[in-house]
Parts: sequence; C-alpha cells; structure tokens
Amino acid sequence: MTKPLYLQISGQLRQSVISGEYRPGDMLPSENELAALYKTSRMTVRKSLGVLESEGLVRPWHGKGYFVLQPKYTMFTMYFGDSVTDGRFRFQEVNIIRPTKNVADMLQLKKHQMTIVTRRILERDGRPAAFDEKFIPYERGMPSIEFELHFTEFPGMFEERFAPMSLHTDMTIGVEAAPVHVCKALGLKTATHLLVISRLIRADSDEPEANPAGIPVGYGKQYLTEAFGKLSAKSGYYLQEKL
Amino acid sequence: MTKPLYLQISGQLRQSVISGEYRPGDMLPSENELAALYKTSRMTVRKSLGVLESEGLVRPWHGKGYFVLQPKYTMFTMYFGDSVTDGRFRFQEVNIIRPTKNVADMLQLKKHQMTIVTRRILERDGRPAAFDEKFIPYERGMPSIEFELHFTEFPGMFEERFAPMSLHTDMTIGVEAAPVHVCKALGLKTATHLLVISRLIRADSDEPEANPAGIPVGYGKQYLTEAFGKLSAKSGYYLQEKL
DNA sequence: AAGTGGTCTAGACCACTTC
DNA sequence: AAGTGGTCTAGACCACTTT
Repeated sequence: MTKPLYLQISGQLRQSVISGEYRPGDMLPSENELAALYKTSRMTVRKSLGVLESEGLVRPWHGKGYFVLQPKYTMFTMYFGDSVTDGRFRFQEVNIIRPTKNVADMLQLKKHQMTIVTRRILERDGRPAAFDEKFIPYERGMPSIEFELHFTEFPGMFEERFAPMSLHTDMTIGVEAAPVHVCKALGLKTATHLLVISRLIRADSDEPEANPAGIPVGYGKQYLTEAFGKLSAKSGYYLQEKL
Repeated sequence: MTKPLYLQISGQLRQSVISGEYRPGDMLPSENELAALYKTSRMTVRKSLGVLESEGLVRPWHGKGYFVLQPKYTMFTMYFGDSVTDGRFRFQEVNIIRPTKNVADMLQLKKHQMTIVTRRILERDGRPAAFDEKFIPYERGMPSIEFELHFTEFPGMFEERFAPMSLHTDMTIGVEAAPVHVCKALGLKTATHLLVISRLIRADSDEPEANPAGIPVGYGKQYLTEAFGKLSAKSGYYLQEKL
C-alpha cells in the first residue's frame, strides 16, 4: 500500500517546482545526486523525472541537466461533443441534398456530388437551445438505411469506415447571423447572432504526401443559443496529469 | 545516427495502431513476446510502450496486457494569448476603479475594495478589431508605477508575485451584447453582439483545503469583432506528440 | 577529464488476472 | 500455476557539455 519510491520522489520534486522553490529556468539536482540522496538506483530516479517531464514541468538537456520549463499559459483544453447530459436531441431532417458552396468547399466535393444532411434541435425543458446540422459526402449507391442508422455522434460514426486513430477534427468558433432555417427551427428573429461551432472531420490518408491534411469525411455546424450556455476551457500545467 | 531501438519499436507499433491493424479494445502482444520478437530486454520494450501510452494510444492493464484506447474525440486543444502577431494594442485607460458586481464576484473582492483596470483596443490596418479589459485586485499602497510597468500579458504578469506553476486559467466563450463603452471604443452600434472571451486567472494557494480552486488574481474580458476572425481548436490523438 | 543525460541489459521480486 | 504488467537494481557504454 505504500507508494512506489519513484512516485514519492516525483511527488517531492513536483511540490518543489509548484511551490516555486525551483523556478522556470532553474536546474534540478542531477540524476546521480538524486540517486545518492534517495539511496536508490539511477533508473528509478529517471523514472521519477520522466513523470515530471510528461507533465510538462521539466525538460532534460543532454549533457547539462533537467530544467524547469515556463508554463504554457496560452494552451487551453476544452471538451465538446455531440452528446449532452442536459436536454435531448430531436431529429428535424435526414436527407440527400445539393450542398451549399461552403459545404462543398469544406468537404472537397466533386461537381454535382450530393451530401447527406441531418438536422437536429437540442431541447432543454421543452425549449430549443441549439441547432445542429451535419453533412457527409454522398457516394452513389449508399443505402439510405445505413446512414439513418449510423448517423449518431460525429467522429464516432466514421469508426467503421476509417481507422479510429486516423480521425481528427478542426473546430472554429465564432459569431454568425443564423440562417433562416435555423432561426425558424429555434423560434428566433431572423438573423439573430448566435455562437457557431463548425467542425471539419478528416481521416489521415494512406498517402500523406498527396493529402497531408487528410480526407474530409464530415462537416458540421452547431448554432448555440444563450439557453445552451457558454463554452469553457482550461489552462494550467496540471491538466495533463488528470487525463 | 540510427534511431534508438525503443523508438523503432514504438514507431512500428504506432503505425499498426493508426492503420487500424490493432483497433480500440484490441490487446497488443505482451512485453515478453515483444522482447523476444525484437531480441531485446523487457525494459527496452517497456520504454517503447511507455511512448505509446504517453501519446494516449494504449493503456496497460496489470495482469492482462496493453490495450488500444478509444481516441478522445471530445477533447480539443486551443491556443489563445494576449499577444498578437497581426495588429497592435493601443492603451485606452489604466485606472483604479470601483468594480462592477460581476468583477467583484469573480475576483472575490472584499467590500469597498477597488480594482486596477486596463483597457486596450486591438487595431488591425488602423481599424479596431477587439477590445480588451483586465482587472486585478487593488491592494492599499500598491505603487501605481508598478502596475503600469508590469501590466503586460495576462498570466505572465503574475509570475513575480506567484509561483509560475501555480497559475491557471479558466476561460469561458460566449456571445454577449457588448456594453456601451466597448461599442463606443470599437465604433459599433450599441448592443452589438460580439464573441466574448472571459478569463479568470487563479493561483493555487498553500492551503488547498481552504481554497481548493485557488485565489483569483486576475480577470479579463475580450470582445472580438468579425475583423478579429474566429477561434480555432483541434482534436486528435497526434496533438500530444507535437508539444 | 569529469559530469551530465540517453540507451540498454539481465536479472530479481511483487501484484494482478486467468485457468 | 502460469502469464501479465509494476517496480527496482547495479551495472555498462554512449553522446553531449563544460572546464
């Protein structure tokens, strides 16, 4: 039940760094010094220092020593997904349509290629809180049953067709005047300005030279009203730890 | 110049996971099997697997084996800081003022405690693109020279007074009707809806029991116009790698 | 030359899971 | 009991930095 030695060491060093005893730019004691201090082997000390390194607190410099890093104040972590604990989605439309220019550009569609669209309304306490639309390229012969069944959460729905680890998402956040069909669905005045989240999902291709950014497989927009609440993000070294 | 063995092993395993040869939930070969396969010691194989683990690709399960994880589709990373490469800030005001209720709440100010405020306008091509205001608690006897000199970037300005590693930021993103002084400064119609980023900076206190969330040391709001552009965030396993 | 971290070995013993 | 990962040792040799 006692904590392993390497965690005790990393814990003490971490405390020294967080408390400011060692400040950014300072050098920690060397591996050999720590090994002597804690009466243990160098490999155990290295394991301790590896913990702090993976947390982003220190970085080793070959031939010199371990140095305390500047915290990455400008890196934020935020969580955003399709599923919500508060409220429920109501399907408004599942269809095959001619894409708008924006959608065609984002998905790099061929000329005259259609897209499958789903539109949903998020309701909270019976009142609309957000509007959600997703587009995926339509390939000839796609059975409509398939996408009706599988059109659930965004990156997850591509897991069968693409290697899960190859999927990644680019998100942009901004304010836009909501288009007519969104305002109607949400019961808002036309051109109400809403918080809009756009997501482009890509799958890394097998030939990264030809397509370094990956192949677009899905595009989605979410229009959030004030009832949805705000987005939140966090910054600070300790975020890594808790994953 | 040849890559260390442990990186060769982790590279091959990573490729197998990304390509989908091993899918989420699958078990990797055991440490002993890999050690035999690559004709090396178990510790070297462990180092390889540690690389994949730190990348969030696999997780070891004591007594069972290493398993491929589901990618964390809902975790996004975004960058946001005070400094901008495009455009420049123009100071509008540095002052000691009575805080609004919102600011007093966020900073947990004592009754009648004042705050120092700075207000800046971000200009691009000579046109206002964003409005920035920051509040920090005013302590009696604070020399005004100090905060005028040091009022630069947000978490960084607290590094002298607090342990750098103890600083962390909570950010919220939403749409608000900009208040009068902001609209005036930006040359907008009153109550224009803007993208608003609020940041609360806290320092971890020495008694985490008394103040688990940390002590508020600064609060800031940024009002972004369309000229500022949108915020962007990314999701995908490979993000970790590149830090 | 001396000190630092980087890689690697060939063991050991322990704790957890499965059969 | 056998297989798995978790911790730890006491070395070795190498590459990099400083003196």
